[in-house]
Amino acid sequence: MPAAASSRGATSRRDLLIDTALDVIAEHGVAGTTHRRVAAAAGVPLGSTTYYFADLGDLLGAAFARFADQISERFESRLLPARTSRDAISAITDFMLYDFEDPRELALSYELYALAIRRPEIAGLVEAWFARSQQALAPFFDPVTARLIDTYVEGLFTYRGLANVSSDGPEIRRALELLSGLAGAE
Amino acid sequence: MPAAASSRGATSRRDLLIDTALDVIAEHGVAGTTHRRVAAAAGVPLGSTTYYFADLGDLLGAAFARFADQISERFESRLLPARTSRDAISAITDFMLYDFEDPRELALSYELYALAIRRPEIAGLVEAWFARSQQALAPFFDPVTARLIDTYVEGLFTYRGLANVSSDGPEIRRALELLSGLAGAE
Amino acid sequence: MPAAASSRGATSRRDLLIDTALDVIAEHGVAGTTHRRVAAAAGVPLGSTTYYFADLGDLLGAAFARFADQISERFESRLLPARTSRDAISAITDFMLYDFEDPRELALSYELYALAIRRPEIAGLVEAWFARSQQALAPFFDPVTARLIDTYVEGLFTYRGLANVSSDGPEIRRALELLSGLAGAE
Amino acid sequence: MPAAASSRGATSRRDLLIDTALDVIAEHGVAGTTHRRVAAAAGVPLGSTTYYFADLGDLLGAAFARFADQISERFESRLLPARTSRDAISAITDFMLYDFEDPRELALSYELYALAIRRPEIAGLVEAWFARSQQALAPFFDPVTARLIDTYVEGLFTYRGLANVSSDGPEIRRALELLSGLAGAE
DNA sequence: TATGAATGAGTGTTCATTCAT
DNA sequence: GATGAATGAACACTCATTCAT
Repeated sequence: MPAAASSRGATSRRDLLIDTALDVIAEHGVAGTTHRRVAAAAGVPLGSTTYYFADLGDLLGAAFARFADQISERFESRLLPARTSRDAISAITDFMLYDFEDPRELALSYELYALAIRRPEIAGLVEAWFARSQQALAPFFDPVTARLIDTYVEGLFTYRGLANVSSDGPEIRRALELLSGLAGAE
Repeated sequence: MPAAASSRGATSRRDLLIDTALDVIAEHGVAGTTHRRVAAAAGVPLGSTTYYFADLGDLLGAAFARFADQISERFESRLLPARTSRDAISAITDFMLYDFEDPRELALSYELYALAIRRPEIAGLVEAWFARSQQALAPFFDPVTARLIDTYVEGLFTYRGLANVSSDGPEIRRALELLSGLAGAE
Repeated sequence: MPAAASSRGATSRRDLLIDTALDVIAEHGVAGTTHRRVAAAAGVPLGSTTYYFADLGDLLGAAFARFADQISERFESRLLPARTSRDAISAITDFMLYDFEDPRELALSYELYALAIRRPEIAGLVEAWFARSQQALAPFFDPVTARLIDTYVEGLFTYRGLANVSSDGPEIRRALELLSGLAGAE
Repeated sequence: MPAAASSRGATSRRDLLIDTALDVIAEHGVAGTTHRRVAAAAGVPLGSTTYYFADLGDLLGAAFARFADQISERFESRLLPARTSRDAISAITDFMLYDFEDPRELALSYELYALAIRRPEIAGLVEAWFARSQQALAPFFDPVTARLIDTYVEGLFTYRGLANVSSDGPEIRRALELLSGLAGAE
């Protein structure tokens, strides 16, 4: 029986619920994410949501875990072909320009951060995400520089989404070069 | 006029409600902020909350406006005595180390950001806050550098709160020097 | 505006809810007593039930407290005019025959007893009820005899309700005389 | 046949479920007795509970039937060796002191009584239990005295469990002697 | 001006029961 | 025979908001 898969290709009903939960969180916020809304958006009975997830927190956790995973994978994919620090800077710039500019994902990130403050298990998710970023940068930069870069990237993300100010490719690249000490070598 | 002022010195009942709302948001999140909780925490009748604020969104808006204002003022105060770019960098470093390290304010910031995504009037608040930061940096840095610095500051704030990684004074100062092109002059 | 008072003359809405709760408990048991059923039976909005009582346990507690009070008062009224031990025995016999034979009250008693086992505050209610009975018997019997009598009365109540066996006036009177040592004096 | 017998020696899974149901009723009340709880406590799949019993009422009925049977058997065992009325009084006293003092069984009794009021098939169970007690007393006492005694025993049970008052052996024996007319013969 | 009373909508969650396997 | 999956109905409870006073 072919599953009534979601637009992002969920295969099982549990998967479908997770993907749908992310949609609902992006649209209504964590505060507006209810069993009923997720069930309705997924087109499944209300009972399903509590059948597959012990409680709403569980569903949120599963959803944000998937979200963090998706972003991390994208970041790692960008960096994979890089050989030099300069390659890495290009990869990060492209990541910011093309891989993480969806308003939906901005919304999800801030919901995730806000939730992390009050929920230790969610905080763990974020920590792991950040650690994974550090690891992806490790082949190209020393730890302190990697952290500097990731910090800037994080701030850029916030800035872009909330300050109504956009940085273009050259500006991002220049900032990364400055932080990594590669600015003067051009 | 009964001076039942709050710990942070609210003078009117309206003020008291705003301050208390920030406490409640920090502790329970926007999602957990209800008329009842704010009224109880402030020690005022439930009816007060709807008497002074048209609805809950109004109260949240007023609370976050005050929050953004407080942070901005603190940032500006730090920069006020600065005369040179180096002074400014020291001031920003101190701001990060001493003026913005309360977990309560981390919580409030992310609640604010998350809310801004779905509420235009709240988004305006955040935009204004960021613009005000830019303005405070204007006497010391060109616009692009000011943005770079503020972006890093923003990212640092996130990183510190959520990545379980702390940067010390020298690291922050070094990052700011790199971004402002003052690194080599030491 | 005259209150839509219940058949038993509740004056306030809170009173009405308590009386109605007793009706619902008698008909559906504690297990079948829900906010919805009580609200519907009382003809008040669902929200009222949680407005007047913090939770369902509160409502049950208030209802059973009133019930215990009503029975106690009836018992005391019967004993009030008694002057001698023989008078008291007649009064108790009449109480059993005429004042405590409503199946509704049988139901309420067993629901109360069952609940008392798991809810300390309800257990306190039952204890107080029993103590009040002892006190009412004190002018006529020594403490041990009073307890003997009350024990028999309690058992009689159970027996009558559940064993499908009824004791008539003479049998009840005879039992009480035996227990109080007045049997041979006739 | 896997002998995953319970602590009380259930042999079949059906038996195990009945015994476990009694545990669950004693702990959570009839109201808190659910398929899930019984299945979990018995360590069997949820589906088992509906496989062996048509519905929850069926399970409750089977459980209470077993309970009533167990108590009756204990009562009869105590009376079996008795030859005289005095022997019987000693036996009943011992029954009350040693065979029916478990709070678990107090809980079960009142749950049973409360349920009997609304469920005729459960009421039949209680009636049969009481009739069996009468029959056990028949060799020693005339019917009216037997009922007097059983009534007192029933009341004593309630009193002990709920009035926070305990009667010792001599007091129980004395009450039984008074009711059976053997008091003066000492 | 200020507030207690009130309520309808909605929440997370539980659960008896059905049914395909 | 036995059971995991599934679901619709119901539950206790919360709350933003209205309104009479």
